[in-house]
This record gives sequence, structure tokens and C-alpha cells, in this order.
Amino acid sequence: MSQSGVGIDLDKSLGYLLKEASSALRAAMEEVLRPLGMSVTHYSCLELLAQRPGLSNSELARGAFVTRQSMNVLLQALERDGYVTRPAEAPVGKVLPARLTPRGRRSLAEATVAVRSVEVRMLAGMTEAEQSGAFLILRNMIHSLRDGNDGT
Amino acid sequence: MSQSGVGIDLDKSLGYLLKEASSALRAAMEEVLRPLGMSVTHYSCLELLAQRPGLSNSELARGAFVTRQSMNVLLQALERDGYVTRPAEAPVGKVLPARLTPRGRRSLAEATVAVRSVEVRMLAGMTEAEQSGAFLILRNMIHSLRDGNDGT
DNA sequence: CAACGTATGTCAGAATCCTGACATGAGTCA
DNA sequence: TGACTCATGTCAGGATTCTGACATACGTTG
Repeated sequence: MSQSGVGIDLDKSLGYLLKEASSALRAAMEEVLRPLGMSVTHYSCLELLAQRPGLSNSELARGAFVTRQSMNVLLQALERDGYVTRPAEAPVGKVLPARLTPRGRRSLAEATVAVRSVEVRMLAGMTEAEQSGAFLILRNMIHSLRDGNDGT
Repeated sequence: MSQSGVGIDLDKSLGYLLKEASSALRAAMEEVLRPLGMSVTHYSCLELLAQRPGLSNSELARGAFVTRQSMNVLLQALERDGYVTRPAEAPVGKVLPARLTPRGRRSLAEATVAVRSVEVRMLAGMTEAEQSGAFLILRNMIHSLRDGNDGT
């Protein structure tokens, strides 16, 4: 024992381990994405748009866990470089639905291969049961954390 | 199904879920730490120092998952405000071992209460077996991610 | 119809963090 | 002893993200 009950034992804290795992995953993704000139948020945005075309800036921000302001600067760059298109005028309200261009789709295809290899590596050594167990546990954590957020 | 095999199904991706959980945890910690005028990295630094007194700037950076440059600016601020002390001269080499001051220890005590409540909330609804299962699975993920990092 | 609350897109400024670089000191090896 | 490698602390610059704020548009509620 290297400590004496002063605080939270980091060696046994699930929270710390969660941060560590997330950090390792992000680092691994950055490593394989860097040769493609793409950041994690960049990739997340493209992946989200591929699966749910027409997502708005704010929705993309929530999906990528950044603020809508941050996502907006990214979207403007992606639009400028021809990876994404947004209508000049909102079809309804102020919401501008974004969509991938063919170029964006090609770019995403490359990135997906790289990211998939990371995910496969992360899952190596885990049985199917462990994977679905991890899935349930993580969903449980998220739910619990968001629950008490405003409840008390 | 909202997509057609274009990429990685985010709804089923453990990586995405990991990021989501980590994001929720960070948000919850920021929320309880904000009234104390403390950031997550700030708290992490104090907690690390409490458990392992004499840690160097670089070691603290690794433990808090930031660069040593970022940790250095934080340490300088903590030192300026009297939460941490570092010797003016390195006892050996260039490594400056940092230690909490009584004030730092008091500050940490407040923060620990807040953070512990978050951790307890996160673990709510999880059995002991699930918790230790999650522990092993996360450790497994981290190991797998770091393993293949330079192996190939 | 009008007022209210909510959500969105956007702008401006600041804070945070990172990349790159340098000099210094310890350890290793010939 | 001398050269090499590695890790550390630190400085400067740039990139990314966040906080705060504003106007606009929708839905609800009276």
C-alpha cells in the first residue's frame, strides 16, 4: 500500500481506469489517423454523417462530445475543403442538415479501415461474452452518471 | 438499421461507448469540482501527490494523461498559490519532487468528498462482481491497445 | 394571437492543451 | 574517460476547445 486512506485509491478506482482506457483508445486512434491528416473529432464527424445523413451542427457536436462551437469550426473547414455540404438556407427553422460529399465518403472509407484495426486490437483477447458484458456495464455507468445529474 | 455497412456502427461500438462513458464521467466530475474552483486535471494532480508524494512533473503528467508542459503550468500555479511545494534545486538530476502543503491537503480533502460521490453514483446499480469484471475488462483493453502500439 | 421557454447557428474572446525545440543531467557502453 | 542515449524541466508558438453572448426560429401555453 502506497497510501493511507487519504483519498481515492487510483489503483483501484474504476473512474481512473475508465479515463486511462479512454486515453489509450484516443492515443491509438490519433496514431493511425495522423498519417491520413485527420483528427479524432474530424473522423467522428464524418462517421456520424455517414450513419445519419442530415445531422445538424448541434447534433454532430453532441455525438462527438464537443461543443457546437467547436464542431462549427470543424464543419466550416470540412465544407471549405469539399468533404461536407450544407444548404445555404435552412429548409426548416435554423437547422442546416449536413451531408457527406463523394470526396468525404472516400476520405471516411480510408479512415474507417484504420480505426477498425484499432477497435479490433482493443477487443483482442476478449470473448463475445466479455464484450457484451462490457457493453452493458458501460451503458449502466453512463446511465447512472447522467441520472443523478439533476435529480438531487 | 439506420446505416448500411458504410463504417463502424456507433450504436454497437465499444470504443464509442467508452468515449461516451469517459465523457459523462468527466462532465460529472467537472460539475462537482466547479464549485470548488478546481478542474479535473487540477484534482488529479493533487490526488496523485497525496498517494505518491515526491512525484516529478513528468510523472504527474503521465498519471493525469496530459503532457508535461501542461502539467508544468498547472504545477507552477499550484506552487504560486501554496498548494504544492518543490525544492528550488533538484536533489538529484533535474527531477524536482513535488509535495502537497497542508493547504493542498485541505483542498484535496474537500475535492475528494465531491469526487467520491460521483464515483459512488457511477457504481450504483453494479454488483461487486460486475465491478471487478469491469475492472478486468478495462485493464484488458488498455493492455491490448498499448501492446500493438509498437509491436508491428 | 401573444408571450414564454427552448434550441439552433454564429461571432468574439479567453483559456487550455499540444507540438517543437533547447539545454541539462543520469545511465550505459566501449 | 568520452560518446551515446534517454529522460527531465522549461520556453515559445500555434492549434484546439471552451465560455459567454446574441439574434433567430420553433413549440407550447395562456
